[in-house]
Amino acid sequence: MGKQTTEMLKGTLEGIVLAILARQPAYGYEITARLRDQGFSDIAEGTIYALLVRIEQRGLVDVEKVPSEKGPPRKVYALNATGGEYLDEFWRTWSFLAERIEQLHRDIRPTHDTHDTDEAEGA
Amino acid sequence: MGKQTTEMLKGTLEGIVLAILARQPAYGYEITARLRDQGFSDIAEGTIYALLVRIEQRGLVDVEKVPSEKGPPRKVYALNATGGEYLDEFWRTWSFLAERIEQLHRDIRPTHDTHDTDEAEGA
DNA sequence: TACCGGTACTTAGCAAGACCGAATACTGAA
DNA sequence: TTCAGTATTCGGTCTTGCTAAGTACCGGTA
Repeated sequence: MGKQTTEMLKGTLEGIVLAILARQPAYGYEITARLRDQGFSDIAEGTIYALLVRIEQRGLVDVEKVPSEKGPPRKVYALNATGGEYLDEFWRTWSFLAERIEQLHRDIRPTHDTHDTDEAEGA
Repeated sequence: MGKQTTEMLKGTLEGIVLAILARQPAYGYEITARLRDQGFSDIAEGTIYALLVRIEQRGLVDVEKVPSEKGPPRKVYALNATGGEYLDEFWRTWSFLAERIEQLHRDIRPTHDTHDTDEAEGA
């Protein structure tokens, strides 16, 4: 994908990750891999880690360090109550935006123009 | 709305405006007013004007200056061929993202966890 | 005349979030 | 010893929306 995806992820990626954590706790590397599996083929790893730091600092998740057999310890993130509320608000915001955008998508064909801005057709 | 809306608009507002222009040419003040009517009650005027400058510089729209009876001349923007293609790509990107997010929304309830990351439950 | 409100656009500086690239750290296999 | 895979961190860049202020043009009113 391209630049449009990058920009669109701003504001939605956070909700996506929170939604994943709502299903079950997970750590950064795992989340990145799962996103790639789901088609987000080019989400940068650094992006996810930065996002996790942010949501931790805002108190939306609880963190536990769990030793790994294959490398450095994992930081396992779990959605807490605050995070749950924040996620609910995310869904409300998303629905609001998605509805309006879908409406625009449907309205591709102009009907016949009956809005009430003045019709100054000079020059 | 709050900060979530602001962040979510990044990447989508451009498509929204292009979609409006796809229906019919319009000028900044008018677009702002129309967005407010449609529920985007707190989109800053400056944001729209800045966005219009950007899409003009990228050659997605054609611009015509039209005198107004009530104030300074209007800059009327019309989607051109390049803009049309760009808008198509926007819809593809949007659909991709929206489908995955809706999927997450549906999957709020954990099924039973059958992903293939290793199950190291040590500590 | 002088002022105000509505119309219409511009600009500078800020904040947030995704990107890239590199570094760090731990493990097991070639 | 080196390399690949696992796992996290960090610094700097770019894009984009917001704030806030300013410019400009018009009509109505005191």
